[in-house]
Amino acid sequence: MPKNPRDDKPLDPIDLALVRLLEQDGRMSNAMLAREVGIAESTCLVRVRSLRERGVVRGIHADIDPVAVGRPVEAMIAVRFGGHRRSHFEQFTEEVPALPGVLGAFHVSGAIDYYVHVACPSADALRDFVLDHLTNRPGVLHAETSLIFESQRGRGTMTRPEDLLGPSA
Amino acid sequence: MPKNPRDDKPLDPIDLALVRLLEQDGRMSNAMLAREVGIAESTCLVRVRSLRERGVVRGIHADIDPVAVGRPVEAMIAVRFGGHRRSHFEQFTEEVPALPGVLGAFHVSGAIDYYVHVACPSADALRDFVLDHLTNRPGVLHAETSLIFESQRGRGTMTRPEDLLGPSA
DNA sequence: AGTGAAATCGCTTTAGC
DNA sequence: GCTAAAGCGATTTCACT
Repeated sequence: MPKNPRDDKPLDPIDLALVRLLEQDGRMSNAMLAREVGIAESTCLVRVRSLRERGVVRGIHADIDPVAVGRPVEAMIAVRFGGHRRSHFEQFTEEVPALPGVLGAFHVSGAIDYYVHVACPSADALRDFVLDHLTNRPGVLHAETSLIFESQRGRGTMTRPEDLLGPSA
Repeated sequence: MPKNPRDDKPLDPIDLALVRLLEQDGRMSNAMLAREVGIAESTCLVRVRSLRERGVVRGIHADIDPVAVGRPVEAMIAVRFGGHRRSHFEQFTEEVPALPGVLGAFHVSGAIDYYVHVACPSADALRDFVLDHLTNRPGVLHAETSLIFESQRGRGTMTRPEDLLGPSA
């Protein structure tokens, strides 16, 4: 996907500032971003485009209240696999994140193999989701569902404090 | 926060279409949104503003690649509480989501009380995070860390298939 | 690489219907 | 809620440092 071979050159403090701003408000205009970080708008345009092309910014998405769109029942489902046939797992990781209501999907180490974060229209729909899409799937040993009482996005930043001002120079 | 008493009136198919578009591309312009859903730009502006005011759209945020910003170690941490002193728990749910690197935090039912999704600069930093911010906290009994091999955002939509076209009429 | 200014483009917003 | 139009602000290009 990345076209530029130098995809891995590290982000400078201005890039990180842009990341932080877009994390907080993904609709901030190029002009305002430029003002905030203290560079020209033209430069800012190039930098933001580059951040997207390099995959630093993977996307900009609205955060939707599940309750408002008829999915008041949120759950975290811990899935255990058996056999670990690679093809089963690959199919799983391909299909599950694309199901409606799925907010996140995590392949993890340890006693649990996979977590699915989902929002459903009802408890019945949640049960059906687990049975139809998780339990009833080759390779799945067990799925344990935890209802989510409260779900919070991270409010902090992904940028590291130690990167914010010139570390070495 | 919501100013309008009729905050709860259900979303019509056009609102849901707007939600779906902004889920996919949070930077889509008002003009393009209007075109896509087939309403006037002025109307679209009012609707989108209303979706934000009603809290249907909670925010629009850049999705950042943790690796690119120096946080290559992702983990899901399962926390168990003891005593369940309300004040401890409230402090926890207030502070943890604001810590740097925290992507999500979930208060759940069942054997586990809380899940924290975090991205850290290193395994050492992850250990420190768990010890400093989770284990070493009043009320926390246990924290079990699962490394995340692969993390995926939901690629589907939060809108419900049954809402997309007139359900009753 | 980054800048600043200019020109184009398109968006937001306000009327009136 | 729509149309139309105006005004404004944005993005983008380009010559230059």
